[in-house]
Amino acid sequence: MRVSERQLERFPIYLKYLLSMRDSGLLTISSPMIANALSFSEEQVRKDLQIVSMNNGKPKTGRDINELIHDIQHFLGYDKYTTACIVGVGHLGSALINYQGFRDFGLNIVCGFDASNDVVGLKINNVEVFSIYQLANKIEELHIEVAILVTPSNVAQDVTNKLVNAGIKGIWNFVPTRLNVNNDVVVENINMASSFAILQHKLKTKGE
Amino acid sequence: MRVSERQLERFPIYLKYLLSMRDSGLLTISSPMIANALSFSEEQVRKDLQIVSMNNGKPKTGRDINELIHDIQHFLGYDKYTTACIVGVGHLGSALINYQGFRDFGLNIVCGFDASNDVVGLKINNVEVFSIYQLANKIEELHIEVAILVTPSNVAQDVTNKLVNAGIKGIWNFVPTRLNVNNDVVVENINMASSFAILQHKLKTKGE
DNA sequence: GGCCTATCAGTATTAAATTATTGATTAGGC
DNA sequence: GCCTAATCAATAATTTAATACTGATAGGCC
Repeated sequence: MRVSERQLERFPIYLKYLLSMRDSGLLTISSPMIANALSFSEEQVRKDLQIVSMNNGKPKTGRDINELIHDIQHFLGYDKYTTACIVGVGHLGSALINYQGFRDFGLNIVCGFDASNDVVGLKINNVEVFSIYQLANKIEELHIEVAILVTPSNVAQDVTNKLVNAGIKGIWNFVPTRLNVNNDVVVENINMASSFAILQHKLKTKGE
Repeated sequence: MRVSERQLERFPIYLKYLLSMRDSGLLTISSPMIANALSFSEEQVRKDLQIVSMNNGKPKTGRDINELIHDIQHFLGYDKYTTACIVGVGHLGSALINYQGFRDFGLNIVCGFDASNDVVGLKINNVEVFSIYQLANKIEELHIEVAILVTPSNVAQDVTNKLVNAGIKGIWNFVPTRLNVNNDVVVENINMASSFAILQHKLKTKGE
């Protein structure tokens, strides 16, 4: 079944909520309850859950919460590790290396890369930082699938080219630059400026 | 004219590109050129630009690049500073304090807040960190409009309540938790899990 | 100066996402 | 055991976003 990006964005939100509900002892959960808690419509919730779940919900009770959690985790690939590296170990790169939440979704950061001798050779949160010159070797050696790109803007495209040549499969791009890659490499952007633009606009038009 | 969130997300992308083109000496720019560079359709670009720009583009030349940059910056509110604080000065919070890119879009981080004595009193990149107990006072005193929320998940809602009581207008939420606020406070989420879900799905379905 | 072509604005069409509707089903109360 | 109300799946309708089309216009070229 086809799934849109907007739906994909919602699944981690459902999952987060379901885990908290399970922790508080709930065994089954209905679409209206989820919808109410997350401010979605119940139809939307129901449709979304139908995508990931093989078995139907039951009228009057809803779905088994453990099954549903398992289904979403499986659908999102959280039950299988993805090997990743951090490229650019500055303030933000270091922060991401230290961030524990990535483990929840199966993202395993195995090393970092940087151009500066100030950080090459360091171990941050048990993650070793290599020189950018070792990028190709290490990507192959450690079977790294995904690069988390956190370099300065002006080198982002150059580094991207190196990553692509080294056979990287996906790039999670935190740099506010559009990357050009050939189309068998996947790029997903975290664009803080875009997100902030929405916040600003909501503030500006509040109460209209 | 009404503008959708998807369009809002695109404006910073246009802006980034236009600035780089201006730097390379371009004086006018056409919708097809922008569309081609950013992999959008030219109709979409044209419609988006019509939202922010009062004056029309000219056939055969397009738009004055400086005017267009100014129009987008004005539309996004980049020409007027927004006063903000960082709430939670951990790895990510510190990284955001050090991030210089926020200035480009008028975001002025004037202080940080944290519960830990290890960081309270520090100055990071010239930004002073106050105790969470001073939150209400400082928000009023410094006329802080926006809080950038980067606390641990388990305290996010408590801190949010404090922020709302202190009269904050908007919350930019980097914590993977849905915040409950009354509806005159604006919340915009940066959800890394949602973004990663899209990356994972693209990787999984690549070549289908 | 008149033609040709790229680009424009505005409108129409198509596609996608959300919301509403319908009839079926099941748990719990009586 | 039957009735009621909540929830379900599936489909239809609506809304929203993206794309295609149309006639107009300005700049370059002969």
